[in-house]
Amino acid sequence: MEAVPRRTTIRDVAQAAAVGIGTISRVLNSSPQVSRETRERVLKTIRRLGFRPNAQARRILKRRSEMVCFLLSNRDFLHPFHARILQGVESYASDLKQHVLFAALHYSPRTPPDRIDLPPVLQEHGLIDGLILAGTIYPNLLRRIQSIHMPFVAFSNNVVGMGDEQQFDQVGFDDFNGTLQSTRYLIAKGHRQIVFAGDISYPWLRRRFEGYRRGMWESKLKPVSIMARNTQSFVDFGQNSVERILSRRPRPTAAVAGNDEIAYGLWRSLQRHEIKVPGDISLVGFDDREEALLMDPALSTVRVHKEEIGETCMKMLIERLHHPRMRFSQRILPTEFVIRGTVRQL
Amino acid sequence: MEAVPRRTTIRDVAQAAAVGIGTISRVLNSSPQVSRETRERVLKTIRRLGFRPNAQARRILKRRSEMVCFLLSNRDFLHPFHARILQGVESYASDLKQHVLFAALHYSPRTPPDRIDLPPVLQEHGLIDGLILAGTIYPNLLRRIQSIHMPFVAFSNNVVGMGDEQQFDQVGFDDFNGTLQSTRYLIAKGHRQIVFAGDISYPWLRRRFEGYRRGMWESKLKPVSIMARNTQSFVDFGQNSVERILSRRPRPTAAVAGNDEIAYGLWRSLQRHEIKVPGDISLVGFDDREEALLMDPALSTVRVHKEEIGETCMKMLIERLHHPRMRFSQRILPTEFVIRGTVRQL
DNA sequence: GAAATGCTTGGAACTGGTTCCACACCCTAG
DNA sequence: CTAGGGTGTGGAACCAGTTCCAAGCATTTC
Repeated sequence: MEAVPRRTTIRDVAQAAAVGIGTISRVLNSSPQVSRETRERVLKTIRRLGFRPNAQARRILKRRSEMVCFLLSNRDFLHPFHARILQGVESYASDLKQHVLFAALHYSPRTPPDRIDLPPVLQEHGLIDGLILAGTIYPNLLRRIQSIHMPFVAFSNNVVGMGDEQQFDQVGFDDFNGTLQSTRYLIAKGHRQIVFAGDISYPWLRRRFEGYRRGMWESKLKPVSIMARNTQSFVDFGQNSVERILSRRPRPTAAVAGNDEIAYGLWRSLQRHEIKVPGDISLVGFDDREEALLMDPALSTVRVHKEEIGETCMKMLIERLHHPRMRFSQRILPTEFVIRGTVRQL
Repeated sequence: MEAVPRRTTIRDVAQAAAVGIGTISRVLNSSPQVSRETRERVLKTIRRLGFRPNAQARRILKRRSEMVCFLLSNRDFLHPFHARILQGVESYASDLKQHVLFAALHYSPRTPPDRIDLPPVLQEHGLIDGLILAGTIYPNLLRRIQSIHMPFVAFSNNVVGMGDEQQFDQVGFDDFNGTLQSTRYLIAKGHRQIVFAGDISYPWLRRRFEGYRRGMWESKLKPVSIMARNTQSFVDFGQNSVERILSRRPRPTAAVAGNDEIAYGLWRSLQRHEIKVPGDISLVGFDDREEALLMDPALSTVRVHKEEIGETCMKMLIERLHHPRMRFSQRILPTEFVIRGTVRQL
């Protein structure tokens, strides 16, 4: 690359302002140890020379890069859900004058920890202070990150296969209470034949199913899980679940979808069958994604505060950096049921 | 913050391997000036001590941070469209061992350049080598960026109010030919009464309208632009355009939507009116967003290669960094019409 | 056998900040 | 008038790398 011209340094400023380099540094770091006159003279010189301190040099001495990495793993695409988490991270970070690096990673759940090919950000040293893990997270990745002693916080809802171990910081939202709440709502609206549609081999959908089951159990109703086979996507899953739902006797009056995409699939397929939502069947979703507002009428669903998840991850990571020996913590953020147009009073 | 323990440095390695520090540096930078035996001895020592060079220190000397910033401006939310561009940037960057910082910025189009409050990333010096601008970009922001002499590449489709000046590097896609192609397709399918739905006060929708107009003109057909008033969103716009479309005599047999969201709004509202797509009216969109596949049948639309835009931005930025004095360049990437289910042969 | 050449290697000097110690200066107390 | 304390300031030393020059040694050329 072509050489970059030499820039104004702290020594140039010191000479121009006829003070020592230490004084410049003190002014830059707003140390109280500088007299008002000197400070003003230095500030004027800084402005005159258009001096901006070199960020890298400070970082060596501070032993802090003031950067964190948002690592999205095993997602072919940065979905709006994760994009919003990223935005939460960024917004909190920029208030703290911290910077956010974005990186993506693909690995197989079966790759042993030391064989996982980390992205360039993690191969260098001193580049980032910590890591926020999002996307689908398998134990091997966590082990790998731990092995390089990089502080991290994980978005916990998509952690797969970790049992109940609590060997790392995590932030998530409440799958269980989300569906518990929406199921109770349906029951309060007079529904009795309520099914759950979702592939419960995903741990997070499993937790949502458990919330639904608890809600049904509280009112002594029988839980029913609908499981479509051979589906490509969640929308597909919803679509293919409709036949199974309609063939049940007595016919269900409401469905709790594992997420909004499944709900969307259900809605689209019900439309084809000329079954009205919520006239003939009521529907609730989960996540409050874009799809919820695209439906007609708009979907009643469980809202997850995605930006807040991001902010909380960032906050927790900063705390971890301040207190490396602190006990691991876990935050479960509450969800909120939003009433829109897809549930009918029976 | 708690002090970070001192790490292994290049001098520790030099001592352990009984060589000079220069040799370690040469090994790290795979200089050919090192004998095979020495290189192997050093590499072994590096592995034994678990040494990883400090990235910051190198950056001071290299006068390059190997980082670029993806700056999203004036978007309340990182939409999938921009998210995909970001992913393209990241994927190309990580191949080149470059890192990508994510930052967001909000400013009013009327804020004078020197009053725009830049995000922390841009306030520091030497933190990033260059910038990729995405989101809605007004001239004042460009001037501001130019004033701090930060190399940048802009995603040009959402640049507003710059006339035809070409005072910066830009990458975009072909709005004009996209609609030209889709309009021709509709005409080839036998359609004659074709309307365009979109708010042409947005420059990019204006360009799409011009493409449509050219297509109509080629076949000596009369272009008609449908413009809904007082709408909150593009979906809304589409929805509110339906009445206007249906009241035209003769009744249009096809509509070219300014983008997929408008197309979605049209579709949803047509459904309410019990008008079949494509049976009664054909529909084409633009962008190939998520909405296109959520429609039933799936929308025939103009695909934009979002990852490719990101990759091209990154590629162009790297070139700019290598050749600061190079003439500004502009790349317009082609679009692709994808046939799905919303156009009927007349 | 001497001179020239090429390949390795060591380490001082450097990058652009921060930190810390020594010292000058002023004011107050004894 | 001197001792003591606080404040403000200069700059050497430092951080962890890279660069470059000088020098050592082996080999080749005349």
